[in-house]
Amino acid sequence: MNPNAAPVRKQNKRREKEVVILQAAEKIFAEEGFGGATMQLIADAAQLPKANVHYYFSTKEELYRQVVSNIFDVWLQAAGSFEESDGPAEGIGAYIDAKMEISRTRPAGSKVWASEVMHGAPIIQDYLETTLVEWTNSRIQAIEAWIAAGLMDPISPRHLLYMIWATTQHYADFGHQIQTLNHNSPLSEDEWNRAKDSVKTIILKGIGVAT
Amino acid sequence: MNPNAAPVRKQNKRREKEVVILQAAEKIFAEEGFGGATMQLIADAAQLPKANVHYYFSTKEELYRQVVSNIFDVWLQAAGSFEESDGPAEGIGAYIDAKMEISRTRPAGSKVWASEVMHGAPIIQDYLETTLVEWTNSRIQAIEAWIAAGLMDPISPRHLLYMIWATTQHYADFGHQIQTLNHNSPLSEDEWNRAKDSVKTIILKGIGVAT
DNA sequence: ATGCACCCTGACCATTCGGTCAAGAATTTT
DNA sequence: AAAATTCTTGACCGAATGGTCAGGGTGCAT
Repeated sequence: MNPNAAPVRKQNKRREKEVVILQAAEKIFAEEGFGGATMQLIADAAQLPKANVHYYFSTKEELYRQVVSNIFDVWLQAAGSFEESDGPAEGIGAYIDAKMEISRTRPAGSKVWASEVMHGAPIIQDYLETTLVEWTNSRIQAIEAWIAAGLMDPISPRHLLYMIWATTQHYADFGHQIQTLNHNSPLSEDEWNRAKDSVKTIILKGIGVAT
Repeated sequence: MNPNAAPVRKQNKRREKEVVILQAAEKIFAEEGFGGATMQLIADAAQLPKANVHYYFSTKEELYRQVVSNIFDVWLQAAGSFEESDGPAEGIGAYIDAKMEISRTRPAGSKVWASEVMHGAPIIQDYLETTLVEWTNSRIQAIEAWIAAGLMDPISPRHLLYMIWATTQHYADFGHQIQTLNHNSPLSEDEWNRAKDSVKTIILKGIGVAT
């Protein structure tokens, strides 16, 4: 009996190994691109034989699909604080903070996402057309409400969102360039805070929100 | 005699063919990434046999290097209007316009550049460390002078530049995502102007420049 | 203890890729 | 005109890649 429930220990072990492979794959896909990444490189990064990786993820595309899907979830959840906030100062400020934090902690994921979209989103086009469109329209409505309430300037909510996405993700996707321009050293804790403050200050003032 | 001067007709023909290959390569590298692009795809796009492409560019890396180098030049020249302007309203406004125009007319080039930097700039790292560092420091000085003259807020010039780069290039690099969010159709002339205006309005107001 | 389902991996395969080459065509120089 | 240089291209090659598979190992239920 109980034919459906697999042993708990085994299930955990399987999941743990999948996570190890997914993390290695995210790193390699970010560094090499989809075409440049090889299953051997991913297997080496995960410290497993290549055939073992293929046991958990049958094809390179299947593995890539799951990496991209994971990042998309993180991306969407970054705006949890958006709607439930009182006004633009708190809502947009927190959203910028959240997205900057993702750039700092998950730069590889951000690069994989950027690469996927840059190449025409061959894998996650359906998500863009459904989830992302809904998500965006919902945020645009929130911003329009703030504008109608006189809490901020009547700017284009859509282009404001693009600016926030672009600027925050730039710190991950172009992290190498930023590091080169920072005496070849990664941003320190203070420098990250300076970046966050700069982005928030300019954008919030730019849309007429007092801080 | 005249052993050094090659025939003009032949030289022109060679240059023309190189340009055809470079344009095809820029498109394919943008669509497929360096690893995903194949010499056969590039040759097909240029409507030439693969061996003929190898006659003009001995290796894939050499071809890629020239594509990236071309884009870097465009990138730098976009700021010609920066220093010779009277103040931030004109200088930064014109710079944003120029960069938005590049995103509109050379999206493939922008993507190749983004891809190169995202993967650690393996080919043009030396340019980043020399030309780009000098270029950036020079612009930072100009902005600091404007701040000292009280023409704009005392924001971080460095992060302002990052924001301009990120936002303007976003319209090329993430053009597919923007198109998906625009009812699956490319931005019209009016929509491009709306985008330009939005970016300039928010950034210029954000740094305390009256327009 | 024994059967069973899941896990592991070295060896292997077909395909594709970047790059070469030789032989001929076209164009310029003498 | 004929020699010399440059251009063109089909055929080919070694290396690398994604994916397969057989055979053995491991841990759980009965």
